[in-house]
Amino acid sequence: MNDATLLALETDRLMRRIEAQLARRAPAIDPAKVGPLGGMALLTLAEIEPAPTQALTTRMGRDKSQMTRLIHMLETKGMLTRTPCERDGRVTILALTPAGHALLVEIRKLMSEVMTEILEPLDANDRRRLAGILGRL
Amino acid sequence: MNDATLLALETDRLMRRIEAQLARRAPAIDPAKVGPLGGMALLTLAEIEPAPTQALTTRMGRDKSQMTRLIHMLETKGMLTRTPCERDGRVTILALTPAGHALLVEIRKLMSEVMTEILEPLDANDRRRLAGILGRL
DNA sequence: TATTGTTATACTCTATAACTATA
DNA sequence: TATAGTTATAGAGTATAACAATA
Repeated sequence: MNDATLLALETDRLMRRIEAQLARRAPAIDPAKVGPLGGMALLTLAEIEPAPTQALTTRMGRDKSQMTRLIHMLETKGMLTRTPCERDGRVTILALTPAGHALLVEIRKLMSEVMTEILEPLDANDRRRLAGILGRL
Repeated sequence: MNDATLLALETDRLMRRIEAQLARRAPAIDPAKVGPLGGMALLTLAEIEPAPTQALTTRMGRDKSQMTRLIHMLETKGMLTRTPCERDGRVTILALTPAGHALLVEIRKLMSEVMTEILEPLDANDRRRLAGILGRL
């Protein structure tokens, strides 16, 4: 087993654990059923809003056709707004609604709980290092 | 944005990059079309074989019904064998075939290339630290 | 009663290509 | 020609529950 392969497997396992925990506990805070990917999209949009669809797509590393449907779902559920860009007719600008922000508060709380649980084996130094390393990637 | 949430988002982004790179380059080495999850299963099984289905399922953090189908697919394609356990009639023991091992050589090579590319921004120290931290999780 | 593994089913996520409208 | 976004569609991955066989 080479190191690079092991690293990929371990990253996958970590992500699976995060996803499984979130899936198990999300229903309690997600009556609108935006789903895990919807939650990720709201979190990511919060970092950059207001922003064109394309910026959110790139930042999430997902496919643009997938994002179209995801964004329409979030719009239908009142979590974000789509506004045509004045300067470029091809572009749609996304922004969170108050309902989107309210849901984000709950999502962040849940994320924080889940991550605290998963990162429990690490001391403060390791957590800082992990954050630093992921930030550089 | 709290730290725990950021960490989860960054882990997701990292995993997405790994998956996208693998998906893009896998067809060249995967004529049998075991797919990314199939590849992960072979890599994981290689760590513990021979092993009962249940052990592989736990280690991959996936659902057991999902694993049944995945394992049958890999068996059909000649990558692993399913043998009834002599001591416990409920258990099936999984082992890689020569074809499975041969494919693994290619998968590891590809994984190594992809991870080398993705981990490029990190120096040797960071890589060692990241491996250590993930190992502890 | 509990566990291993299977089947069925519904749902979510992903990838591809063809399309429009603007630039 | 190129880019932003949409639509259609097929395929891959996930979650749940009900089930048979064995312990």
